[in-house]
Amino acid sequence: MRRPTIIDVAREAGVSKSTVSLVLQESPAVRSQTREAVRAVMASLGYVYNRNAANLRSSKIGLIGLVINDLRNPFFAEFATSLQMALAARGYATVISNTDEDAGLQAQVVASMIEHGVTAVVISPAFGQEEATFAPLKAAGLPVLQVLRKVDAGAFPFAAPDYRRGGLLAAEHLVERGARRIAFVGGLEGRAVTVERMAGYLSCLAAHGLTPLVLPGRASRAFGREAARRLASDHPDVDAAICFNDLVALGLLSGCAELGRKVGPEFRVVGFDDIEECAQSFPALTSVHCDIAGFGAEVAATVLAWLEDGTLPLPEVHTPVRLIVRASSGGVE
Amino acid sequence: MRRPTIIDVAREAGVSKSTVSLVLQESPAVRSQTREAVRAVMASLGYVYNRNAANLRSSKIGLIGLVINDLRNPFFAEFATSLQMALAARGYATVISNTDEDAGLQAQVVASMIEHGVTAVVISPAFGQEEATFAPLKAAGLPVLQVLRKVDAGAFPFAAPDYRRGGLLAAEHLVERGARRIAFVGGLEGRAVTVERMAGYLSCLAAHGLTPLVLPGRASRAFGREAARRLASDHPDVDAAICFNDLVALGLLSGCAELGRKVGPEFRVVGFDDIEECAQSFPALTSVHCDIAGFGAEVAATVLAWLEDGTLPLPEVHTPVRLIVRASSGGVE
DNA sequence: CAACATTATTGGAACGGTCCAAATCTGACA
DNA sequence: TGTCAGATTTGGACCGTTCCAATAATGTTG
Repeated sequence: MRRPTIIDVAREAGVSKSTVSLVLQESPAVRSQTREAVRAVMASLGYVYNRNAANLRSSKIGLIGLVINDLRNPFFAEFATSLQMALAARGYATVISNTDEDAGLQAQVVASMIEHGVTAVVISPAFGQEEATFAPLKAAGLPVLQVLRKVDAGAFPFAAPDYRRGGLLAAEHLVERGARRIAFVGGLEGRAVTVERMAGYLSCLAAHGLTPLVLPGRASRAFGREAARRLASDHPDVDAAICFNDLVALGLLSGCAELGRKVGPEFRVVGFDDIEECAQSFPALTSVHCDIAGFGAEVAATVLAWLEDGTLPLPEVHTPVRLIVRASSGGVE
Repeated sequence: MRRPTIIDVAREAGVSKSTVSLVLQESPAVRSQTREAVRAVMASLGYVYNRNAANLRSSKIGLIGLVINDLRNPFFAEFATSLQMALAARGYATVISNTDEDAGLQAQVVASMIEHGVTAVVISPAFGQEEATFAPLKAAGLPVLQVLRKVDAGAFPFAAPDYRRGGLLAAEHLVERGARRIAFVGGLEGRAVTVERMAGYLSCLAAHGLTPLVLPGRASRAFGREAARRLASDHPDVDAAICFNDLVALGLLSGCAELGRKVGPEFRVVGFDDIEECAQSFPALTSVHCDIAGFGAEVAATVLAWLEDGTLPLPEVHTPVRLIVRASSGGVE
C-alpha cells in the first residue's frame, strides 16, 4: 500500500512525470486541459506531495523552527500560537520545542531542527551556553531571529516589545497616582529582560527622588504570593508594586486576597505583558500591554519577508507597548 | 558554501560513502578505528545529517505531528509541552499546530503534516468535518492517536483522562460535604467531553435524589465570571458548583470575589483539570487532577511503542484521575 | 600455508521529486 | 502548403541518503 508518486500519476494520466511536476508547481506552461486531467488523476489516486523528496533537489521545504524557553507560561504560549498560526496561514509548518530554560537541551533541539532541514529559526533563548546553540545555527547559514530576550547581542537580529518603556510607563502611572514607595517584584537578577524592565522603573524613581526597592525572584505565581507576604511583613510602607510579569502580579493579587489586604488605591499593583487573564482577575490587573499576538504575527511576517523576498530584518526592533489601566492600580480616574 | 555531504566526508576520510553511512547508523560492523577517523572528519567539516535525504529511502524521519484545538488554554499547553519534551528526549521533533477549534484549518494543517512526512500524528481534534481531517490520515496509513476529546469513535485509538469518574468524584465530594443544590457550569452542550464530564455529576445527583442544574457555556474565564453573576441573581439557592474546567472555575472565583460572595463552606466550587494555577489562586481551587503532564508523557510512550516496536495501543484508554481538595470546596476536613 | 569463516568495506541502484535543454506540437501567415 | 515562433511536453541527470549483494581484508585452524 505504497503512497502513489508523481510517476504513478504520470502513467495514469498519460503524460510524463515532468508535466506532473509542472502541474504541482502551478506552472503557467501547462495547458489548462492537461492540468485538469492531471489534477483529476491525483485526486482519484489520493496522491500526496512528498516535500522531503522535493527538498532534496531544491530547498523549499517550508518548515520553520520555533524554540521557546517556557511554553507553559501563557505569555510565551500566546506568542508561539500566534506565530505558528500566522505561518500556517502562509503554508508553513512549524516545529516547536520547549527548552524549560535548559541551555543544553536547547542546543540539542536546535541541532535536531537543523537536521530536519528547517528553513529558518525563531528563538526565545534560554540563558547560558550561547555558543552551543548559536554556532551551529551560524554554521548552517540559516536565517535566525532572536526574540523576546536577547542573550547574544549582535549575533542575530533581535525583536521584542519595548520593555524599558513599559517599565517607565508603569512607574510614571504609579507616581502620578500618588504612590511614593514603589517596589519592583520578581525577575531574576542580572538577566537582560529583568534589567530592561527595571530600567524604566529605576529612572522614573530617580527622577522623582524616590527610593527603589527590588525583590528579585522567579517569574511565577508562587513567587508573587510569597512576595505579598514578604511585603506585608517586611515592608509595610510599600504602597505600590510593579511586577516583572503578570504571573508574579496575579500571584501577588492572590496573596493579598489571602492576607485580606485590599488591592486598589490603598495598594496599587501593576503587571507586565497583559496576558488575557488580566481582564478577568479580581481586581482586574493593570498591566503593560505588549500585544504579544500582534508581535507574533509581526515576527512571522519578518521571517517570511526574509525567506521569500530576501528582506533583511533590522538588527534590533522594539515594538511599542502601552499601559492598560484597570482596577488593581486604582482604576481609570 | 554548500553543506558537506557524506560523500565529502568519505573523500576526506579516505573511505566509501557506504562506510560513512554505517558510521552514522552506529553499525557495529565498522572497525572502531575507522569509526573514529570518520567521526573526526565529520567534526572538522561541520557535517550535518540530512534527514530529508535519508527519509527518501527509508522512512525514519523522526517527526511527529501534534494538532491541538486550543493551545492558549493552559491545560492543552501543558499537554503539548510535556508530550513534545518527552518526544524530544527520545530524539523526535514535533510539528505543532493550533487549530483554534476550526475544523477547516485542522484539515489543512493535517494535510501539510502528511506532506512533510510526519511518522505519526497525535490529535486533540476540533468538532465538525471529521472526514476532511481523518480520511487523509487514514489514507496515509499513519499511526494516529486521538486524545483528550473523541470526535470520531472507532476510527483511531483514543486516550483521555477518565472524565466521567472525575465528574463523579467531584459530585460525591460536594454531596458528602453537605451541598444540596449543585450546578454544573460551562462546557458546550452535546459535545463528547461535556457529556462525559457531566455524566458522573448527573448520576451522582440522581442517586441522591438531587435536582441537577446545568449552565452550559464556553470553557473560558469570561464565562465563569458571567456565571457567577447569573448564579447569584437567578439561582441564589445554589450552594455548590462543578465547573467544566479550571478556567471556568477560576473565572467563577474571580466573579464571586467581585460580587463579594465568599467561596468555601458557604459556596463550594470545584474545577476540572487541576492546572498549575489551582494551587495558587485564592481561595485555592479544589479540582479534578488529571495529571496532564503524566498523561502527555504516557501518550509519548504509546506513540513511540507503536512506532518502534509495533505495539498497537488499546482502542480506548481512560487514565485515572483524583480529586485534589483545597479551600474552594471547604478545604480538608 | 591452504582453506575457510569472519569481519570490514564498497559500488551502485533505489527513493520521489526538480530542473534544464531538447523535442514536439500548434496555429498563423506568406 | 511550407515555415517559423511560441506554446507544451519530455527525457534524464541530480539531490543526499540507505540498503544489499559482492568484494576485500583479516583471523583461525588443521
